[in-house]
Amino acid sequence: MTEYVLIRDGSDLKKYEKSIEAASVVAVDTETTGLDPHRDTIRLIQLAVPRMPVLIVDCQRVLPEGLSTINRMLATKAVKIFQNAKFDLKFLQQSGVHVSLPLFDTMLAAQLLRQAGGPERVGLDSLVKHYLQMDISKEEQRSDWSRELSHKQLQYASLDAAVLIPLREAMVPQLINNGLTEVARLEFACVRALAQTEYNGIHLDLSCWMDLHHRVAQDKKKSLDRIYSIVGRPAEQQTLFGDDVPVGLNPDSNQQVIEWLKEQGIMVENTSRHTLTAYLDHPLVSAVLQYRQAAKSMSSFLATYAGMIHPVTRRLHPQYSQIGAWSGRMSCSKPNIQQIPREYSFRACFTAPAGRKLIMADYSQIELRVAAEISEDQRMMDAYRRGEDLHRLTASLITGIAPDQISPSQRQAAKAVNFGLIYGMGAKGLMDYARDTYGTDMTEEEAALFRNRFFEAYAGIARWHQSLRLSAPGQAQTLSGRQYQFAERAGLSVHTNIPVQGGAADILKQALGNLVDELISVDARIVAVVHDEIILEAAEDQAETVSSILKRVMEDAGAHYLKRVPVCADVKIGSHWGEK
DNA sequence: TCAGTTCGCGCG
DNA sequence: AAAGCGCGCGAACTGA
Repeated sequence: MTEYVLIRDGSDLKKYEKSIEAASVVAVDTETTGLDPHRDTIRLIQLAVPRMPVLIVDCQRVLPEGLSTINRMLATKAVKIFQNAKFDLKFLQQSGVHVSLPLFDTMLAAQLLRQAGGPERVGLDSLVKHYLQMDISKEEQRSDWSRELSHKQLQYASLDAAVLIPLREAMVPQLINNGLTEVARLEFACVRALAQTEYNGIHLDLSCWMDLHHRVAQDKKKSLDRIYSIVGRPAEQQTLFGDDVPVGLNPDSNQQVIEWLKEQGIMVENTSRHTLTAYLDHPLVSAVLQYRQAAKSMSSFLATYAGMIHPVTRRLHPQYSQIGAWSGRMSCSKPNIQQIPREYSFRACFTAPAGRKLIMADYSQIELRVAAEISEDQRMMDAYRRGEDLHRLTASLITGIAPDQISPSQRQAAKAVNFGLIYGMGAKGLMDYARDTYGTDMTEEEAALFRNRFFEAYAGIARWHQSLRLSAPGQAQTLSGRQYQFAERAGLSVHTNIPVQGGAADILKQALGNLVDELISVDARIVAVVHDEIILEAAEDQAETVSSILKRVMEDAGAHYLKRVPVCADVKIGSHWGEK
């Protein structure tokens, strides 16, 4: 059984300060009364170092008196080990505890190893079972940490911290063997930024949001009326609440929509926007598409966000999953702030509170720059080095028109060509993609022609695709060594997407990791991260300073990974997200 | 009745 | 053989 010492006051804690500070690794775990750092409180902090009993700090008794001691203990050069550091860091932040780098997160390490063929499950129990052949699963699923502490609880608490030390020792050789030490460093350095971002949340102007809600609700009603005027009025049924709801006819049912279209002489197998766009002239089709857009806006965004505003902070607190995607990108949920419509009316509702400003920065064409770097395509690298507009250049190369004669719509088409063909799209795919994403129409012949000219112009990209097909089947990696294994017969797009999308993610994470320490001396905090974009909220009078810090940190992170191509971040200061 | 799956669509 | 990729989420649908 793990030995522990229960620390009950600040002077008690001080006795152990030297031995913690002398250690080269410190495992940290916390026990909290719940999962919400703005409503629940931290009860215990467990600190484990090799060959010593685990220190269990009773926060109710030791804080705030012992805060400075704990902060000194966690500001050392020792590796601080956590399982799911993001969670603990949010509670530590709430208590005023700061943790310095370096940091090791066993869960993130397990997620990296999983992509390289390691075990699926990344919970502490599973990891300990797999890497240490020990069973530490507890009888009761979750202890109640708001009541009196029992000996048994304290034993579990100390074990959860103590086990992290041998667990890390078992995982490190795995990371080394798989070439994952660099990407692990990257992920570990970035987790503090995510903890802060979740803790900070983002401000949503509710009255602005509800106004929009009202307008879209009317749009939805109008398009629904147009649908009913064509397919017939539904019978109405009184609910318990006295309002009438239509029964029988439901435009949310694709099966019904297919039937209605059949009656109008339109035969389709599905009702996706892609399919229906071909019949836009028909009033039913346009009504259905309009209804869809309004209904999507309502159900996914407008109707649900008000309920997610935190009662204490009055802000939204989206959750980030640091290794959310195969490629190493992050994902986001509850709500997913990464999928807010680009429309001004939506984004303008995300505001800075009075006296503060939003600092919004995004990378310029980061995926294309990563593609240029790793393919070493000479023409692309040259274009970026000279600061040329790559979309314009591509438009010129595939049409033969001089760059300064390229029209906006030609440039738009070239954008689709650039993004699509980098990932190995075929002619048909390119045609559909250009129409769906950029509203650019081209025939399949034109698409095939563009495709051929693209690969003639960018021979480096063609060679890169060729080499991906031949070397390392079933395997891909990014600039940081992040890797992913897949079926050997997987398509070219998997090979290209992982390094390009993942490389861009590496760069963003590098920036986030460096940002935390850069922002310590200013009044600024991270409020959102959207793939290639970082949004900060800063005191109004520091906005300029903060924006130059953000730009520098992002561009330096780019330069860290891209040696042959410059990286550029565009920064804007505004009072809301719509101003970007 | 309810968990799991599919479709469709918002973002980068 | 051909294929852009990566997510989360709501509503409908499916199956037991």
